[in-house]
Amino acid sequence: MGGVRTALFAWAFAKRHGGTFHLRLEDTDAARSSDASAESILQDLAWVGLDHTPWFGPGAEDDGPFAGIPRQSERHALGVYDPLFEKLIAADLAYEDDGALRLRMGKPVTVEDAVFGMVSFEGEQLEDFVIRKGDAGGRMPTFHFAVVVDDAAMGVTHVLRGQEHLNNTPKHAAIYDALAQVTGDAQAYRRPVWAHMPSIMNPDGSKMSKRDKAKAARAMTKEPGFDLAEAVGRVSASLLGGPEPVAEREDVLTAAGVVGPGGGLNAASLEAGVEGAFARLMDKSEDNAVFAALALKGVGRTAPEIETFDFRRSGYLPTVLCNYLALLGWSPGDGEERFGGDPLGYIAARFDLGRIGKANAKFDRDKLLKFNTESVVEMPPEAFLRAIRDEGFAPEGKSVWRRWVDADGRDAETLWSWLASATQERSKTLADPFAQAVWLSEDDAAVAGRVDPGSKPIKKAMFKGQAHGIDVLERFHVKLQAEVEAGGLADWTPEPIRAFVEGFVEQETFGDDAAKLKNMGGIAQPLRVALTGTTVSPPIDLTLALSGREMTLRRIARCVAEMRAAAPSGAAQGAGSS
RNA sequence: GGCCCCUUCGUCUAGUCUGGCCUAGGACGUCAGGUUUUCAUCCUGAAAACACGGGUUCGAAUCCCGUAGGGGUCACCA
Repeated sequence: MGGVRTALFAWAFAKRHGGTFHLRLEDTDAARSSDASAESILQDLAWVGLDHTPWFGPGAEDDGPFAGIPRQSERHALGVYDPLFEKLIAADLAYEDDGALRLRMGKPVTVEDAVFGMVSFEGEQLEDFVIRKGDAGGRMPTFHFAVVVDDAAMGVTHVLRGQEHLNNTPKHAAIYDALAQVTGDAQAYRRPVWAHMPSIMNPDGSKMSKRDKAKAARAMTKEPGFDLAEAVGRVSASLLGGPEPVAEREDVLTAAGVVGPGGGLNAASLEAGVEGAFARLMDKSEDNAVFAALALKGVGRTAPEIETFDFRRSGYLPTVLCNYLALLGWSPGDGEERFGGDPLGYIAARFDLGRIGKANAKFDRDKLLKFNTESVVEMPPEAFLRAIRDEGFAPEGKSVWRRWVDADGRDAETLWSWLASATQERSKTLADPFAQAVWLSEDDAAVAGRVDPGSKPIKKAMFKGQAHGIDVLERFHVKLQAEVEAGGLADWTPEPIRAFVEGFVEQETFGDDAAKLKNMGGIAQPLRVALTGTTVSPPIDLTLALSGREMTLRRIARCVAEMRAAAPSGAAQGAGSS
């Protein structure tokens, strides 16, 4: 999140001032660098909508995913840095030490920061530091050196970065000054404007990081009722039996250390692998966020959203994320918090270094979720429909939902539009519709199995009040069956369904005094229980329409039968009064 | 521990540079009502902060000093 925010601010600053926003691969540590992680960062930036200006100098590729993005390892291979090292040595500004090259420090340095103002560092605190690694590091420049050289080469005038770099700044300033002296080009090596962003923290004040996923998984293993063997079984089963083909997930599984390279996914080796991964999870020095997320998901928990992709998969809108993130450590100063339909444009029109705050900010998920809810509800219905239909937020994968859509030979577009209109106004995220309509993807037994006749909401819906829900439901079943057999409701769509239900409420009477149902709830709640196994679902006409005629009749009949059999003793007395 | 930085409602913040328009405003959350066939939404209202202690000043959230608390950093990582 911190990285996205920094990128957003840098992008916005460049836009505001007619500058350009560049990307660069800082891969001077070969062991920690991979194209895969670089590509995922690129994907994140593309998703939030931050475009960059390509730079085609030395070390940048002409095409491919990294076109116009210089790569420091490549620039090193091209010999970009070596002459500068030589000049520094010749001027005795740097010296070799154990194969590494160190820059001479010792003088106090004062740097100017656009956020923090003038910051001074004592000379004694500034040790000679490595600017070129030894043989083990491939005689690569260190990050500090490459950053300065490349920023100068790319004409970078403003550097926006995380606060953790504030203490690096005197080093970078010293490199600028030394290079200016040694090349005689004070213009090229003029110190840029630095602006350090405050950090983004967890609610508990710790720094928000990928580690939090492993932390959450570890916390789970320490809960009182946690059973390792059971968890291993469930996680393994979910990995093996998930809706996606195994092959598609093998990269992830291998990365998680669940299976070794080339080791297939048979149940036995998988369980051993999962158990081993759990054991490694307990070692805090390992940071296996991927396995942690898989483990949590496998036992039915949700891993905390930490990285950009987590928020994307959870159904957050990129515009909302940008809007919220911009408020962490910055404010537009005009009292606005919601930046309208084009937050990026809004920020780009107003962003200003002077309005960046100095204090760390805690990441408030509630506020983000509220913002997201507002924006999801306000989406044009077609956009919402497209998003849930095409982007695969369905938690079980899309295959289950495809099966539902294809059932009964109904028109898929109509069903998706019903699902969209049934769920949009009560969705907080783009993943929510699937959670709200999960009963559509389940079989009858699963829905029936969820009903606990002894639970409070079920008792209230089925066995309480003037007319007991179970009786109302049974009558409804009879009437609906008759209607269907008489050729009614051939058009199984929300409008006629609604008319039928309203007619039922209007005409039917219950009990000895032939009382009418007080309101829709008298039939709507029992229907919800029958169809969804819960007392919560979209409006009743849409709930029935989505279910389809057959499913509706089938589940009502099953529910009536099972509830009669399982009626709680305390409530059963009144049930026979009709 | 050394050095660097920070400190306004539970949280994000406006206000601080350019002392008085601040009996400190907004948002999220919380609580209490209301609308709604369920849920969610929505509406109304309430509680809630200038870390502490000294100064300067007619006057300080705003300027100065100190204290406390928090964060960062001290790698041939970035």
